[in-house]
Amino acid sequence: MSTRPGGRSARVRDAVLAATYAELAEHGYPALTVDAVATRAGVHKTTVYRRWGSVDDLLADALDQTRDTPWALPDTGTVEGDLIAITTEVAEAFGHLAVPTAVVAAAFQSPRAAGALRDFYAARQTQAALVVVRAVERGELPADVDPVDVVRTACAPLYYRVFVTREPVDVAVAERAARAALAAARAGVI
Amino acid sequence: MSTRPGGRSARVRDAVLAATYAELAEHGYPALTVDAVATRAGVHKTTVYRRWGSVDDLLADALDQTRDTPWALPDTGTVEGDLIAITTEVAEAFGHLAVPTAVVAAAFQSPRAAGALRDFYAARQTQAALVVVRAVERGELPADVDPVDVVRTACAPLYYRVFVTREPVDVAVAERAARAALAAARAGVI
DNA sequence: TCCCTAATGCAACAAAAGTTGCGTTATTGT
DNA sequence: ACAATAACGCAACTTTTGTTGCATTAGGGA
Repeated sequence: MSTRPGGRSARVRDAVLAATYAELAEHGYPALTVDAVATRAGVHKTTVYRRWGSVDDLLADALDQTRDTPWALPDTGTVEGDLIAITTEVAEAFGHLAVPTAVVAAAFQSPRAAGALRDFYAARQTQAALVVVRAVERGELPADVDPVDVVRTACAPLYYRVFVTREPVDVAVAERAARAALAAARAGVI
Repeated sequence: MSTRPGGRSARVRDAVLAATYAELAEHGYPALTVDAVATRAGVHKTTVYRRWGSVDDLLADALDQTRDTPWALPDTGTVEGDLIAITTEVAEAFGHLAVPTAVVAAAFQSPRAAGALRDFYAARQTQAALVVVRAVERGELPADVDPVDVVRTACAPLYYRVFVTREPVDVAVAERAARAALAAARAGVI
């Protein structure tokens, strides 16, 4: 018997990850401490330190968990509609949650979190690229486009604004970013 | 006599900010401590705590300093050349320095650093947008483009790769990003 | 059901981060 | 030149963060 994943261990993990999200939403990433998460989860801090090691590894685990949850790919009938749906969803995620920013911040501090972030976006990008693949099949876009790069180009300005230049994002920005990526794809430079 | 900016104070500030960059380049942001910076600068840690408060405020001050240093705007004769020059410069900055990532990371933790980051990129974007303004004057691009947004669209994919999806960046990526932004501008969607 | 032990709780400890009071140095206005 | 005082150095202290040894609880196979 090397490991023991059922019963209490699973309950503790769920409680701790839920407490992590809750603390994050209430106080933000800078105030996220192992002690606060442990107390909120009704668990001793040594447990968290032993199983995760730090708040950043904690966030990495939380991200792994959400990565494996299903995600609904839009299917509006046109690439433009699909891409706008994706970028709008991204933009709205930043309006409501402090979670995505926290995960990116954690990735700067912990290799574990950085790996989780990379895996997460690799999975999401591959899924989202399907809307471009479908567009090529419908003849909306040239066959030699790079589907992942179209998605990347569409989403990048939103993240750039939020994380780098600290400019606001809204639906208008999301639509413009999607249309810009589409124009580049149609011009054959992506 | 309220403040005393000359002589020793200025020397201490320069020494501490230089030590901050040096520590950053050697050990990276996660290992950046007030104590290490102070020792390296030949200054006591209380001095740093009293004048700056934290490593993040320290980085903010360092960023303010570099923001005010002049920056050479490319002028190759075409928008495409200018934009590629800009994105390539950005891409190369990530290859050599750990500094830009550290500043972004600091902005997550300190409002002071976030403000400095915003001001820094606002200044740089306004400058860089001049290459687009010149292109409009030359008739290379339609008159109703948003110059800042062209620059933003060109640079965004690089930052997105480095910070969010953790994908590598090179000259090829930089050129593609610049050409994609240009295609969007020519199509009139930016 | 019973035993083995992985996983947790607890308390005491160690280390790092940040603060405070006070004496000393050196800039700046007169 | 010289006094006034902003800024710094130093040491002791407080707080926060992370660790370790040991007792206790509970999962899972026999």
